[in-house]
Amino acid sequence: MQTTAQFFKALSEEPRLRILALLLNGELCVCDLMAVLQLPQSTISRHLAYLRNTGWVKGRRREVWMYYRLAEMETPLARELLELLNRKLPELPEIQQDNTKLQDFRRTNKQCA
Amino acid sequence: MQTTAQFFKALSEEPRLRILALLLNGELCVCDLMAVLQLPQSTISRHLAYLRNTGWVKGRRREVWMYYRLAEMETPLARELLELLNRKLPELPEIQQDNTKLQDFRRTNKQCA
DNA sequence: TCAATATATCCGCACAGGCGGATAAGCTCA
DNA sequence: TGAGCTTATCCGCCTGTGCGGATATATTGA
Repeated sequence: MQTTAQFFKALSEEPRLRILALLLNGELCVCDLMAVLQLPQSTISRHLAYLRNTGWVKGRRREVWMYYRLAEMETPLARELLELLNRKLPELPEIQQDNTKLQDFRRTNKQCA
Repeated sequence: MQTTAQFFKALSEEPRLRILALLLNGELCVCDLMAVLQLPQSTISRHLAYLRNTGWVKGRRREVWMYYRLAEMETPLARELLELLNRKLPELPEIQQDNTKLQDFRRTNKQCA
């Protein structure tokens, strides 16, 4: 219950929703997210920490980079919620723009910064 | 997007989740909610105002009482989210307790206070 | 070991919104 | 109209958390 509310709180900020939507495309590193969202690194990392603490994402280090991906959800409600986001978020115009930006970035920059 | 985040924010506080879950049982007045949730009237009304402003519930006056019910959701995402809550919230123990309390209250008190 | 890079955390500041008691407003009936 | 309910809003207080620049940490390669 408390957990359920906490879970929704993670979705209640626009930058976090956009991050989740981007991660629906697969694993990304912090600098990918910076490039697409055009937000300062500290802001991105802070939101990622929030998403990590609430169980939405998992990170793993590979060399210098931290790669983040969506976590395997623990409760049925969480799983269905994620599945819902997976179907619906990509329909939102802002998310579509972010996804386009991501493709562009990926095509031109194989490496960060 | 902004709207979507706002929408989730409404679900990010435990009292509001509990209110929504109770309204899944149908229209209720403020004093029903007070009786079940055991929260001061100002707290209940404040959360109801929040839910009203974010489009989750609608209220109508009948005599002295304000009856609140779930609103008809406007976007497909919102509709599916509500449908998800409808299926999953009643499985949470705290929500089951609230529902039981509601049945008891309804059986013993036909009228408020 | 030192420089460079990527990321996490710290900091101070600002604001939204939680809380619940007190008060105002709306409605009904005698 | 005024008493009695019910509900909404106001108030002061307080915590959580947003922000982004500055700093610390971790990793790699020279």
